[in-house]
Amino acid sequence: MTVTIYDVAREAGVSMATVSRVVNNNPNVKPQTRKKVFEAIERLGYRPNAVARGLASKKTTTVGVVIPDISNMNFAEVARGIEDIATMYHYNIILCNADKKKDKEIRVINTLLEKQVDGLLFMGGTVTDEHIQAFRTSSVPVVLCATADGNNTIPSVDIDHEKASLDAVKLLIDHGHRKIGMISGTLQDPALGYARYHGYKQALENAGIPFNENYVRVGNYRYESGIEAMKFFLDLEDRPTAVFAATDEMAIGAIHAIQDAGLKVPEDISVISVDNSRIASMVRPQLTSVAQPMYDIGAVSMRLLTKLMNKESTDQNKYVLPHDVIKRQSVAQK
Amino acid sequence: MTVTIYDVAREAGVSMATVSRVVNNNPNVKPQTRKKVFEAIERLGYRPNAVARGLASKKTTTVGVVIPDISNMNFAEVARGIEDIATMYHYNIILCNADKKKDKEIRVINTLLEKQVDGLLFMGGTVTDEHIQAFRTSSVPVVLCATADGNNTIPSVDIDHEKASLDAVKLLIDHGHRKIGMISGTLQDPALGYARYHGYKQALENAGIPFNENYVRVGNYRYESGIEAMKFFLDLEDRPTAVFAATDEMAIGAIHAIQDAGLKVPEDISVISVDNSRIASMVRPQLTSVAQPMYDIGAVSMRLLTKLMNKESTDQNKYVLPHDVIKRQSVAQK
DNA sequence: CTGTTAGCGCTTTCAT
DNA sequence: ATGAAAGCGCTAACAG
Repeated sequence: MTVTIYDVAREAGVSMATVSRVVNNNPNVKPQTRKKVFEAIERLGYRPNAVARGLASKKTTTVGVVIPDISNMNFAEVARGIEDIATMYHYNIILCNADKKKDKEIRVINTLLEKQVDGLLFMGGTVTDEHIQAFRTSSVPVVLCATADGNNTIPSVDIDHEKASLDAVKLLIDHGHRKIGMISGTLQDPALGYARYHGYKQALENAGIPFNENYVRVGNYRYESGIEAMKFFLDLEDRPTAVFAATDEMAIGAIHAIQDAGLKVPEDISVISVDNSRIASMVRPQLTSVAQPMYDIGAVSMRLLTKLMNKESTDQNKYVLPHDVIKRQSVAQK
Repeated sequence: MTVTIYDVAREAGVSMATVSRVVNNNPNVKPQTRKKVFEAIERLGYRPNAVARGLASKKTTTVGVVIPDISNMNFAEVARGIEDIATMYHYNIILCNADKKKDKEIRVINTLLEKQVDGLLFMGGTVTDEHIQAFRTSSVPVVLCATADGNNTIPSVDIDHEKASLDAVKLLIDHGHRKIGMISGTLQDPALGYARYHGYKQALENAGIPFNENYVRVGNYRYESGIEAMKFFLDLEDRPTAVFAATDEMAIGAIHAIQDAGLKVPEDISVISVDNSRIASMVRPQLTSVAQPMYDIGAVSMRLLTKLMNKESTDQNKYVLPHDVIKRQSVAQK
């Protein structure tokens, strides 16, 4: 039924070792022989069996990528960076979606390891002890991308989430705002939730602005929750003159809530966020937002992984990539 | 270095066959023996080698999914449908991104086949003869999802793209519009481009409305191209009173172009599109759009694939799932 | 219920 | 430049 290397060998009148050499581009084959073999391969429609190859060579030339949420544009962008570099170094990548569930993440990590990937890229989610445990049992290198573990025991590539939101809030402060609301993500989420919240507090503190509990609302990263949170702020007696949202979507929700209340952005209330996703330019006014280098995070982490897989030395264990605030139209002077 | 089934066998004082049985949940093992084996596994930190297993059993319990563009929300949704069903039937799925490039699609299909996946799901893109050729050489079943080949030789699950856009345009006509512009995708794209364009023409024809070349602009599915196209319409002497866009993003671009020109949606110009992506509710006015059951397309195609992999008979070769027009606020009576 | 024994399709020494 | 042969780690008859 299936054509094996042995069939090709017979067809070409050579040994299977020679066929293997041809398939693997080993130079020690007479051009004529090579030609014969290629013809036989063509005639028989031979397709190498990567599973057998992986078993024999103990290498699969594939790296596993666990992506926490396939429908999140940011992660998709990271994945693109990973892929481009992987292709460059002749690795296949297999993407496994973990659907934002921790147990699925663990399961997927193990599946990937069982599949004998040559390396593992863990994207996004929170890194718990259970994760660390799973990584420890791995005999192949692991790189965290767009996330990091608390103790930095595992190589990682990420941005400084706290600094990113600090910079966002600082821009508001620099525009004269002192009553600044925050629409946060869940504080249980270390990167997007807690770090951004903490950056917000830090920025206030740096400017000597007292923290006001009423100025913080927790959302779920989505548009609707941005609307809800903003409505709350709007109803406040002493409402904020500027709002910082942890994601673009929530920021857009906030903008619409403001507009629905008959107020204007940024004239009445300024809005800023972190993400700089494509939708940031798809609102009126266009959204000022902190850009994170998602593609680069993917690219750098894949490059790091190739070094690790090659047992090359790496200059660092933890890479922090710079972010950038993209000024558009949603922030104005107080 | 690595722990094998043989090590476990020795540790537990049984044969490797028994260990294999335990690992594979074969009932023919005395509970006591099973326990011994599990303990040995635990002690040694044994992890089954899926590659060796795949070679021996000629099954990998994984299906390959080629996704044309990982940053496209629609496909992400299809993937979710695929995954949920795959999990249900105990298949792992590995996602390979083809980056909207045909040659990469072909390459990825071959890689997946070399990796001995038990089945293949091809999502999205155009199906050319070259694809068909690659599928023919496959010894495992293939299902097309969210696309179909011209001759329906390959099992597929899709919606009726032409009918979807026909229904959208019909809604406009039913609201009294007769001057209807279309912002199309590239006409080279059979599903999203040509089919939607054709549906538009068909709807006009059904209503006895003459086709006007000036009322069709080709965009690239993106927001900016929606703006461009709409600006063109706005400059027309006899401009359309309604616009049908092939994607939500272009529709939103159109809405903003209309608003920037000092006109109102839907009072002055109605807008409708196909996609019903999350951003459809993230504009003012909210966008009326035709919903496609992306999740279901994924789920149904995966289910179909499981049947095919099991050599079960299937009632159909081509499944066409129903779409639904979601009425929001961007369409008004002429 | 358990063990023995062939392979699965390929890579990789080691000879020649 | 080529071939022979020994595995890679596991499953799947087949025996018992």
